[in-house]
Amino acid sequence: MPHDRASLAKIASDRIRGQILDGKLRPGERLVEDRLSVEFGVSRVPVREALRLLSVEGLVRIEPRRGASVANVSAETADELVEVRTLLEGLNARLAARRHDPAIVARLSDTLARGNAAAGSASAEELASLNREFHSLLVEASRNSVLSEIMRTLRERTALAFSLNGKTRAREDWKEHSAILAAVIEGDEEMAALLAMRHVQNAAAAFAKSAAAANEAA
Amino acid sequence: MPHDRASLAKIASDRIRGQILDGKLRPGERLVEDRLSVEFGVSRVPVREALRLLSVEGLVRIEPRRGASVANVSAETADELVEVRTLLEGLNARLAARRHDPAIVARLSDTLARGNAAAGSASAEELASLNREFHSLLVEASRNSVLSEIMRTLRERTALAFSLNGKTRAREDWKEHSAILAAVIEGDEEMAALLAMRHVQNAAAAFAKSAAAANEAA
DNA sequence: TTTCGCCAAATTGTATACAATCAGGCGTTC
DNA sequence: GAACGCCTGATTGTATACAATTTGGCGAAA
Repeated sequence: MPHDRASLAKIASDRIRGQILDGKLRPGERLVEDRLSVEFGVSRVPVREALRLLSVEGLVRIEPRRGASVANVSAETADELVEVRTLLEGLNARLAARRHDPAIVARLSDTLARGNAAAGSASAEELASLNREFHSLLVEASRNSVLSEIMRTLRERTALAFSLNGKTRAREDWKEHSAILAAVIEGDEEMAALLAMRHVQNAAAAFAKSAAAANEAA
Repeated sequence: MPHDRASLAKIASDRIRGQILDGKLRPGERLVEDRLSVEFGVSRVPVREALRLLSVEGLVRIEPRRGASVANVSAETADELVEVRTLLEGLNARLAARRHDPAIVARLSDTLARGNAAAGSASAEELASLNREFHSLLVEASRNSVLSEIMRTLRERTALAFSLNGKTRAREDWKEHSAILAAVIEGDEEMAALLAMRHVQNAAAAFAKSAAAANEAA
């Protein structure tokens, strides 16, 4: 029996979170403790703790005596998420520009290059991963751990809300990423904040448009 | 055995949260599961879940294999909290002014009146309670549940960070509350946002000043 | 046929029991 | 006398067992 250092609860929550964000678990799907505990080869207690954690993060909904299910983000909540995220992405970019830490900027540039290269050809999963990486680094760049933690959960929740998203908008995404990073490097706080806020708004608008089109078709 | 409707975990987390915010449990103090389970008359499982929840909220710190303790908010984290909270209180006040829902405004006015009345005489605990009430209602007034939830935890964490606060600044607080509410009632979004942001900044500055004075004295 | 109520299966909520790990004290050695 | 290491008590991490509640279906009555 190898000494796994991470607690089973953390392992379970990471796996469930991953499956939700990858779309393997769909919104509304029930998360039965017993089934999950068998799947992960652990008892129900760590699974329960994992579900409780994800519930606070907003990815899972728990109803008393009814159990857990993948959160179904309503359109209203999605709007609220975008509203708050817009503001916080702005603050984050502003702070990142203020710091413009060379080490993180270098990593951002690297991710940006790979993102640009992938924008045309790569799979949706690959693109999503690079997208996550860029935004994670950008969050790190602000050096505000309180902000980071909040934004991480907000980003996950918006990803879930927009998960039925089909088209990727990859080119525009990475063009905007590039502009944001340029402003961060220059230390142009106002520009960085503005571009970051627009980035969120543009992505939300694109989703709304494609969702409307999908509704039209159906 | 009466049918308590709320889960024991929720009861436990509410009680612990209350004790932390009331200052009965001091930062750094250990939260031993067994002791708490005896105190609440439940088993360790609900207590564990409660501690995990509070950990995500930021009031409790959990170290693997070491256990839980009341979070000790560092000065850096406090600064970060204020930075984020300032922005979000601004957004919240802006939204509240946009809605200016008569029902909530009425409740805010009521609380304001009681706060003003109490500002001179009431106990610190009473004032803290009224303060919480006012801010809770203000958060409700924005009608953005995502924002509400984030702000609730941020407010709790700042309260914990500033808990060793001695002097209350009650008069200024309620003068500022009054101005914010007036702007909300008028639907003056810009003014409401500006005043709410200043309110956070002023409170933080007052704390910093009194903390510095306390250090001086020691 | 429809509706109401009861029953059983499934699932969660809670308690208890056991295993793993950590902190601190005591003795031993240099 | 000091430093190191072992050992023991305390505490957390995990598993299992039991109680309570919900859901859906089946049958009986209108």
